Amino acid sequence: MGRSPCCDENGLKKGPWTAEEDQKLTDYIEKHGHGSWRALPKLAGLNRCGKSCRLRWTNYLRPDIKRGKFTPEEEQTILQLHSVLGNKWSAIAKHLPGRTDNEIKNFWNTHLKKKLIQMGFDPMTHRPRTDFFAALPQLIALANLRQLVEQRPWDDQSASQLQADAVQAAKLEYLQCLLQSAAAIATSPSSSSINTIPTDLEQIGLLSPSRMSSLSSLSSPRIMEGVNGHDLVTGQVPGIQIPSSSFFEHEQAIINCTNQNSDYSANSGEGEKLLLLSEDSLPPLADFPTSNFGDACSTSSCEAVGNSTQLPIWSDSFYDEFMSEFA
DNA sequence: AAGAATCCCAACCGCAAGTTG
DNA sequence: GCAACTTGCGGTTGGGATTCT
Repeated sequence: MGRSPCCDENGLKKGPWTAEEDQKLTDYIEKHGHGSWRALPKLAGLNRCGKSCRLRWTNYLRPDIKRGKFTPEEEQTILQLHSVLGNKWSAIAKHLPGRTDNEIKNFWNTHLKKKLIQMGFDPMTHRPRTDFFAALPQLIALANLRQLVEQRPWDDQSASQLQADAVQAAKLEYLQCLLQSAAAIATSPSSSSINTIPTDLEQIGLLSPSRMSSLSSLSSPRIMEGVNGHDLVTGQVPGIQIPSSSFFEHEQAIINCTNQNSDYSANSGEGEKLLLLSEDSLPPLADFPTSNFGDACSTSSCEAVGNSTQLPIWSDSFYDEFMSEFA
């Protein structure tokens, strides 16, 4: 390992545990309890430091440890709790019987974090990332989400409408970014860069005369306040139908759907609800609709959804149109 | 088939909080 | 009140396993 080992100076063993060591530790703790971890290794006949013994016991040998993959319910719980507690792995682990903080931390770092990032969410805030291109997948998936929720047959007309919605939503997201920048600039008395904003807006076609009327209807007092440097909030834009949603709500919808169509239900007990916090008690994770996982889909839950629901594939021409709007 | 790249997780480290004398 | 010790926590790492080229 990269760091100097804490036990080497005492000639204590470190690294992977052998079956024999595991047996010694388990036997001792089952007979005497762990007592003082510092004293335990000598008493148990182990050439390890107490810290190493404690870690081995709590993360691996404890009889109530649950092994195997995380269930969708557990995944859900972790996401929800993490949005509230942050990286408080031990606190999160208390709500997941049989799971250790180390296991949850690893699962977060190797799966959930990547998943959120790929979906355009900030894994720390659980909110959509504000940089425009990072948010593209979720904007595109907005339409898919609507389709999923409404369970409508997919036809060309609705596809076109949703594509148009997604383009419009993307523009608005970009506009909000610009306005946020403007708000930040406006609060800085030394800056004159705000003059560049109208140019940007014109470039994306949102300040042309024909669009100004729609912009004014879209621009709620909240946004305009933001321009004036007060209380600019990232959120929904009135005037366009963007369903209020969150990562959690979307995940829940997917899991509910999945449970009806797959063998996931076998993993959850009858009426079992691992979530210990009510949804109402939690702050919103995001105010912006989320993706359908799409390419970011890396878990079996996503695969199940993909198998059960035929979602539209965005045509190349859609992307061309979309990108040309900002060229 | 073999080497490279990537994933995954057990285990380590240092720090901070809690406990004890 | 304080220093020494213990425990718990979160971040990080090494290396085996798996996947890709």
